[in-house]
Amino acid sequence: MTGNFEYADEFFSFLTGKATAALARRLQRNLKEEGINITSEQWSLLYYLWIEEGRTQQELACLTFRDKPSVSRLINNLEKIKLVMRVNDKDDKRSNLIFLTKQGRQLREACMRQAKRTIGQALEGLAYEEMLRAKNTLEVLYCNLK
Amino acid sequence: MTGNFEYADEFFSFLTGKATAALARRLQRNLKEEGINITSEQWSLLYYLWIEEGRTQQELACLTFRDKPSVSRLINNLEKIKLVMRVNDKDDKRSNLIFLTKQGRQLREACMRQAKRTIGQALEGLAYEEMLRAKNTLEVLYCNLK
DNA sequence: TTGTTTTGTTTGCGTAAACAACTAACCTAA
DNA sequence: TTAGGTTAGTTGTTTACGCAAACAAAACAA
Repeated sequence: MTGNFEYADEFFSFLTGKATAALARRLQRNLKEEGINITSEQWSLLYYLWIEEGRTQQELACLTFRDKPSVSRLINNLEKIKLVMRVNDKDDKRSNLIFLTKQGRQLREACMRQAKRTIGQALEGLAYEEMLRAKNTLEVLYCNLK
Repeated sequence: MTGNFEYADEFFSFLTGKATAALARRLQRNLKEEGINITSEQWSLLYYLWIEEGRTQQELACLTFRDKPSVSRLINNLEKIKLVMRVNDKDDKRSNLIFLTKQGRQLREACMRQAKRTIGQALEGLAYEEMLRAKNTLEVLYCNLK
């Protein structure tokens, strides 16, 4: 009973998140090939800013499933490399609105291209439906635990 | 073309690894409830030592999909809390064989119990087959990228 | 044997994560 | 209008990751 752990294999597979990690690494590598040195985490934040700027850190935290400290520090680093900037909200002085710099905006095209390329590499030989199924399963798993 | 990014949703879902992260957090929390303060990463290393001791760091790295420095440091921390110990291999002085301490061995039961519990919580409402499918899809994704 | 490559591990550096504790600004209700 | 709670963000601490470089011990080859 205690020794035999029936789901071990599957559990481990999900727990290690090796697929996720590999995907993130590949994205980062692909970006680097284009001369863009940002992390996959930074990419995920920029992604939502490319859709719409002027979001609060809180909003970005929700969108990317990170906690506030993580977002705060990600933005520190993105500010350091001059891709985004904080603008204090006049209406609510507690919050910062995050805007892209010109450089940040210019990165969009190339980053999207590399994201698509990464997807292409990741999903080779996988039916779209199969991927959707997996995504939904993971969604359930997440909802069970959050 | 560049603006519309058809797979964005799924890409994001895989990229963030939110399911994985939630699973790891829950495992850690469940362990903590039992008074066991180890990280999910430490758990994953111990898991393979509970199956068989005396493995090299290299072996552990392969099994857990980590790089060698990561394993080296995980073991540093596990040594610090006295759950494992390094024993220099007499036959090949380059390698360390990793053994559990008595305390490390004693943790097994409780940790397994909590791992099972965590799985139960994660997979609620999911058919076994559904989970297997997802696992296999992730496997393909991983193989495409590694 | 010596010289070269491979292998197992460690160190350094930068990034990111969680959790807890904190400040500042806002909101509400007595 | 002030006390109490909420919300947005930051800071501190510990853990972990990847990559690159270093190192020593083995294995191999001339």
